[in-house]
Amino acid sequence: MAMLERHIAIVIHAGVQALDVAGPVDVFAEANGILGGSACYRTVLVTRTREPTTASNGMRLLPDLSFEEAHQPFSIVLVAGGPQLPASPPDAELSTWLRTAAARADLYGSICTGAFALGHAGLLDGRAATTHWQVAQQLAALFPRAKIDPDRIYLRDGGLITSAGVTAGIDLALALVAEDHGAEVAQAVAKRLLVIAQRQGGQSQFSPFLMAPVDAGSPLARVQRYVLEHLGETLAVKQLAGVAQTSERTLWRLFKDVGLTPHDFVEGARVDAARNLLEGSEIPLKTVAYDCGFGNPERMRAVFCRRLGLSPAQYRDSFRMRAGTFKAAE
DNA sequence: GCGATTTTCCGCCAGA
DNA sequence: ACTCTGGCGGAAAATC
Repeated sequence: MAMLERHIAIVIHAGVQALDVAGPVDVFAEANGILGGSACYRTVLVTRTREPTTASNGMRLLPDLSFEEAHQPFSIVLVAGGPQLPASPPDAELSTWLRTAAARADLYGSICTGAFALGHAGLLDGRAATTHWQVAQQLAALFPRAKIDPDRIYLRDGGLITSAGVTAGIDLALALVAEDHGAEVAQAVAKRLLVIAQRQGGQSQFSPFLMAPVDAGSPLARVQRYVLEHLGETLAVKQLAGVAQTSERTLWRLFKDVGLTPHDFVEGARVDAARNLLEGSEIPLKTVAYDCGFGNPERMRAVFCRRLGLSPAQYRDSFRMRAGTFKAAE
């Protein structure tokens, strides 16, 4: 198997959406784990001055390189999004850096509203691109020479790859892994991450690698909501069938359509919630295990090892120590 | 860490 | 005829 190295730069800025950064970083890290020696994704965070940057949720991101330092060619350059980006004026320094880096990269692109930075740099002209649906019109108005398609999770046009909101950065990264190593590897990464948008609250858009989008009133959406609101309790299939107002057999079929089993979904939701607590707090493992419905730390450990390949304690450590370390604010 | 028990998964079939 | 639903039961997995 050919060794493939991908040196990836993720551009961050004040008020960046933390998930836009953490999502792709997670995916590439998991892909490295699954592929062992046959692939090496190296991710660095790049920003203007290498000052610690505060994300929109208060999390502090520590960049690896400043624009000045990041002069080596990157194979992939991605601009992360953030709520203020659409309204921000053009940033000459960022635009210059992006044009140079994009010209030397195999691929360049954006996550969510990161597309605005590409637009200001003239990198969307004449290309097809997408962004978060809420700002798609604004993007199209601001950069009339770009062809904006708001209905896509991610969109590839030659060397340009753009993606929509929420989990889209994860989907974009999964798509890149799929291109490099095939859909099966991307599936394996996705399974391990169990990408669930609800992790950040709000939107109900699931990763297409795991689930098709679900409309809010459907039985599946009710089960989804119920599970996320009752994570600390036992969630038996029988009980979930009651919530969905269908039989267990039908509930099972509904999940199957979407590539999961009920138990898979519940377990994934528990792991996801636990990951959030492990990443963002110093809450003891015992409490995390209890709050997320694992009942005891031993069971949580077993599930973590099976799904993520590391224990909760290791997960917490690796998250702290990852390149471009994320540290909880406060 | 192992055997017993419970729960989940899913093919098969029947009724709406 | 075709699709959707739900019960049954046994293999497999999870849990105790």
